[in-house]
Amino acid sequence: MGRAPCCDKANVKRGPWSPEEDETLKSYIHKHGTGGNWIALPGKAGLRRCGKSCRLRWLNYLRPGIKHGAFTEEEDRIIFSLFNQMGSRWSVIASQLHGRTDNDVKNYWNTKLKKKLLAAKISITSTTPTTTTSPIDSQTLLGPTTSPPSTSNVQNYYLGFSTSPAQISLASPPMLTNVGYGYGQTVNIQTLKHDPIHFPFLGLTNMSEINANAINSHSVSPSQEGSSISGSSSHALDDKCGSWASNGGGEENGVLMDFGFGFPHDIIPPGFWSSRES
DNA sequence: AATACTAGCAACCGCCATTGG
DNA sequence: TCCAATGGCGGTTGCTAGTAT
Repeated sequence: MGRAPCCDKANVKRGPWSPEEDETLKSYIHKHGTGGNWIALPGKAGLRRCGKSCRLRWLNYLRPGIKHGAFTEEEDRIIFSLFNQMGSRWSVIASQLHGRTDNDVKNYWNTKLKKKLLAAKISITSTTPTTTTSPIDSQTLLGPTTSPPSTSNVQNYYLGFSTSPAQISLASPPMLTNVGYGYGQTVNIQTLKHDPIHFPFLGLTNMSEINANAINSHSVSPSQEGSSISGSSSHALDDKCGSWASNGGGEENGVLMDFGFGFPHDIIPPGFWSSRES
């Protein structure tokens, strides 16, 4: 026995909303608000729709302030950064993007960003055989992915994320606050944070601030009206370290990231952001 | 011009969380 | 404390427009 359906599916209209239905819903909510009860709303508003459908239509499309159209590069970066931290918590991610809904962000990820990242991964791995495919704990910065480069100049480091500054200081080698930055180069993590081309997720902002905003202020996404943010977001990362596969090619190498969808490492190649479509 | 294929996105589904009696 | 009602969310589906053959 499953739970009772939220509405009588035989007597409600489904499918795309007509302009008339949109207007009916909009004018009702403008006059009366949602009344805190979406299930009862369609009956009061004179709509033959499921309450959930009304809620979805309002929050994702009709509500004032909804932004449609192309995502900006900055929005891309925020999405990548937050996805890397918390996975498919679309409502939390959307809460950081003014005017975007969780549905928007989810669709955008599934149709654009994921594919682009996959394409980039395939491209990079096919030209960098030294790149490892070993598993990674995305919350732990690991050391070299291959045996130490004793005789070779090839170095492959994981990009990972520390869960705390303390963890950074514990791991070695390599020095986790000093990561490979192309052949023969070493830079401090603070430097990477100011390199928006190769490390947009580092330079973006302080991730703990983002999560603090999402959690402490209970900022909500357009589709989260009146909801609370799940405590699981408290896995906010305090800081992050990273490196990329460095085989001496410098600019030809990519950034290894764990985006958590099916394969352990995803690669953002140099120029990824600048080659972004429209 | 017709058909097949693909991408984008709105909407639905079902599960889990929350709330209030 | 229990339970039903409702809200909220992530995953998935299916329609439509655009593109390729």
